[in-house]
Formats: sequence, structure tokens, C-alpha cells
Amino acid sequence: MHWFDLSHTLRYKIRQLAKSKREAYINLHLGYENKNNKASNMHKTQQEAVYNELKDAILRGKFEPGNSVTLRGIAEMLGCSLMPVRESLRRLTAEGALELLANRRIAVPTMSAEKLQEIYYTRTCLESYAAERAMSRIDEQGLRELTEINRLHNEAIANQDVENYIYLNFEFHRKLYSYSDLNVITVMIEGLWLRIAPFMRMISDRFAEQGEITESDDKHIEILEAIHKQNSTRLKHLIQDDILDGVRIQQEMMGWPVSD
Amino acid sequence: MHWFDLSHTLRYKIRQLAKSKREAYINLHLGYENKNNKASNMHKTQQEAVYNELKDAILRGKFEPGNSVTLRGIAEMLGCSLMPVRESLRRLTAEGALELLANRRIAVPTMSAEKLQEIYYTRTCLESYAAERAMSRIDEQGLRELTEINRLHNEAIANQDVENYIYLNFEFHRKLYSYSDLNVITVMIEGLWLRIAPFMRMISDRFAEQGEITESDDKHIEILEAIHKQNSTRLKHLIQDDILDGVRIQQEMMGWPVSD
DNA sequence: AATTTTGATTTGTGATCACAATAATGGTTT
DNA sequence: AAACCATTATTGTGATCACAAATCAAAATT
Repeated sequence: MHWFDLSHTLRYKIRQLAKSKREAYINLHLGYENKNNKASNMHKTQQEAVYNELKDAILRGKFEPGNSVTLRGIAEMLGCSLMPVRESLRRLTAEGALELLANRRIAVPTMSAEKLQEIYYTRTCLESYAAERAMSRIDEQGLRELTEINRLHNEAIANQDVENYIYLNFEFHRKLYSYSDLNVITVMIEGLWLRIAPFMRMISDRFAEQGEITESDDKHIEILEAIHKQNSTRLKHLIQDDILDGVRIQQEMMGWPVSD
Repeated sequence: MHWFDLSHTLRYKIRQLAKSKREAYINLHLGYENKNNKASNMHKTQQEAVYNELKDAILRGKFEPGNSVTLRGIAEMLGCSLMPVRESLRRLTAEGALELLANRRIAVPTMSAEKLQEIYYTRTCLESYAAERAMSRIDEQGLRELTEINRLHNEAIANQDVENYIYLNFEFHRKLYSYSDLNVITVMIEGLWLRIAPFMRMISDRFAEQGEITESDDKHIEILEAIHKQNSTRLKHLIQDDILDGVRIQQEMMGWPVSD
């Protein structure tokens, strides 16, 4: 099971484990290991650490749309008290990654045809602009990093590794946009990713079940080529196509009206 | 003083007042009276009430860019404990309305030429789309409501009432976009407003000091006309111009490079 | 067997206390 | 008078408890 949701018995086991490390700063064991102790992993507050862990988990599709998320459940998994979780979930809810239901319970939002359309439109506007700005600012080092991320991305496809397939796709775009020097817009873009990631994971899983995850053509390579040639109009079209292709697959899978 | 910031002695007075009503649900006295007891004012939780009050105050420009905001300060003003304030400020921070400084203090963000550009671009994309969608869905009742808001807006200009001048401008656009049926995008738009409102208020105040607040031509009337004629291309241009005009004034006032 | 009711559990929210880190203050020294 | 230091006050964060509302489960009723 990849869902960020543990059975009751398993949750109890983790609680026992967590109790022993209760005094430690924070011990986060969410089932995957990206414990590269970079400077970015230095968190001043627990809530920041919890937020980053949960954000990562969401972008990897570990949260199933419609599932409910509880403060104590997350707190037990992460071995911390309620407070850091409370503040993280409040933030994630404000960003649209989670949802407060009428019964004041917290849940992973479900997708609708209308919401998908809105997210698609906004992503197209913001991401094509961010890409264009990044193109004129990126250096050789950045292009090499993008190439490496894309290699790992293709590796994930070859291994039918859905989780990393989704995550590394985001990672490619995030790295690209990081060169845009657009602080406000990149935050908004990542907020949109948080909204669609659980849905994307669901679609990809269904796709993987009934066939194979495959990329018709390596869009990322074409993007890198356009950047290398400094062809901004082509780059914008490629970004728009990249987003549109993904949305079309999702719409077809759900039987929703297909864009354009 | 219109700033959402009280002197120490005044804050003490309020604390005394608040103590007497400590047991009451919540008593919010932020200096202005919009106590229309509509259903929208029925809040299930205190943090929701606090959030709505603070959001309103921000959109009215009661927060000065650069000023720091403290949990206990707000809690005393609103006569509630720290918890509802903590959660509200966390949410507002996530939405970009407030900022966590490196010294883990909370402050009203200051504007920069770059941030203004980003916000301007995003507003143009999202608001013109929302307006276009609203045009095909609005009814006679909606047009009447917009006309009334615009009348109050012009009244505020005539009275040199900067606070309501800013707020009613937002109110006009919010009412218009409410007919777009775009849930995700309208939330993002209001998030952008929260980011610029304190800055807009600062600019408008300077404008009011050295001259008069005046509208060169009533853009809102033209917008209503375009909607009445169902001319979507003209409507989109009018929205874009409306946003651009405001940004240009701000850029000129700050001596920043002017858009387009 | 289907529905209702009752009781126990789980949930988010609010309140309060403790604490480390930062800021502010006042006094001392150079 | 200006720079330095020590003390005090304030700040956000974390932990814990209490509680009402919602949920679930099982028993009682029809």
C-alpha cells in the first residue's frame, strides 16, 4: 500500500516505536527514505519539519483523494505532539492541499472536472511565464541538473515507479522555475501542484493497473533543447503542451469533457 | 490613525475592557462597524471569526507594510485567547498576507518592484478570465448589486474615504467574480488582493496627502456596460486596463519602472 | 431482519502553562 | 558621549488538559 494511511494495528506499532524516541527532536518515518542531510533539512521549528514532510508526501501521491486526515494520526506517525501537526495542517489547508469539511474534519480534497479546468488554466498561465523567465536566467549548471532529474524521471518510468514518476516530474519543473526569480508565482505554482498531486497519483495508478505508464515522447528533452536554443515561443508552447497532455489523460480516464 | 496598531496605553485599556467580556463568545471591536448580522457572520469557530475580521482589516488597509504583528497583541484587541489568533495568523501567513521573518516574528510584508510585477501579471491572467466567465453567468440582480457597490465606491471617492475606496473596489470585483463559478481561481485572486492591499493603502494615503484621490474615468461603469452588451473581448481589456492603471500609479509613486 | 437508541470512542477546538530565543532597557565602562 | 554589557520583557513555539460535537458499535426495540 502506498497511501499515506495506516491500518489501526500498524498505527499502534508505530506509536510504540515513536514513544521510545519521544525525546528526540523529531523522527519522521513516512515509509520512504530521502534522508539526505542537506542544509534544507535543517528546520528551526517542528511544524516546519512536519510541513515539509507532509508536502513531500502529498507531491508523491501518498494521500488518497477523499481520505480523512486526523491530527492525532499524523502526530503518532511522526512521533510529535499535536501542536506542530495542527499548525502544518492549518497551513496545508490554507494552500488548498487539504480541505476542512462541514463536520470540521480534515480530508484530502476530491477532484472535479471544473476544478481540474481551473487548475489547468492557471498552471498554463503561470508555468509558461515562469519557464520563459527561467530560460533567460538559467546557466550550464542548471541545465545539467535538469538533465539529471530527467534521467531519474525516465528511470522511474522504466521501473514503473509511479511515486517517483510523479515526484520527479514536479522536481523537473520546480528546478526549472527556480531560475525564474519569481518568488510569488512559484509559490502559487507549487500550491496548484499540491491540489492535483493526489488526483494525479490516482490516475497514474489506474493507468499502471490496466496497462503501462509510458511517455509518448520525451517532452522534457524537447524543453531542454528549446532552452538551449533560447527559443522562448517554442518553450512556452512545449510547457503548455506538457500540462495539456497530462490533463487530457486525466479527463479521458475520468470520462470528463476533454480540453481543446 | 487608521493603522491596525494600537499604542501601548490604548492596548491596555482594551485589555481591561476585554477582560470583563472574557466569557462572551468573542467581541471584536476593530474600530469600524460592519456589524450587519448576516448569516455570513455566523462562525462556527473562533479562529474563523478572527480570520474573517483580520482579512477584512487587511483588505481595508489597516495593516501597514513592515509593521510587526504579535499573537498577544491581536488576541488582546479581539478579546480572545492565543489559540484562535495563532491559527488565523498561520493561515494568513500561508496565503501570503503576512510574513514569517527569520527571527520567527510575524510582519506585514513590504512590497518590491518585482513582487508587484508578479502580482500584476497573475491578477491580469486570473481576473480577466474570471470576468469573462462571470459575464455569461450574471443576472439582472447581479448587475444591480454591482451598480450599487459602484455607487458607494464613488461616494467614498467623493468623501476622500481612502479605506472604503480601497475596500469597495475589491468588493466590486469580488461580487463580479462570484458569478464566475470558479472556486479555485477566486480564492487565488483574493489571496493576491491580500498581498497588495497594505501597499495599495499606503500609496493611496500618500496620494491623498499630496493632492486628491480621483478616478480619471469610471472604469466600473464601462465594465458594467461591456457586460450588458456581452462584449467579452472588450470586458477583458477593461479589466486588464483597470488593473494596469492601478499598478502604474503605484509604480510612478515609488519611482519604479512602469509596466508596458 | 431492519431500524432506532444508547453508550463509548474519536475528532477538532480552545485554554493555559512553560520555555528558549530575540528584543528592549538601563546601567556601567571606556 | 559612545560603546559595551547585564538584566528584564516580550515573542513564537510546544505540550498538555478539557470539552463539545461528530462517529462508530453494539444492543434494544419494533
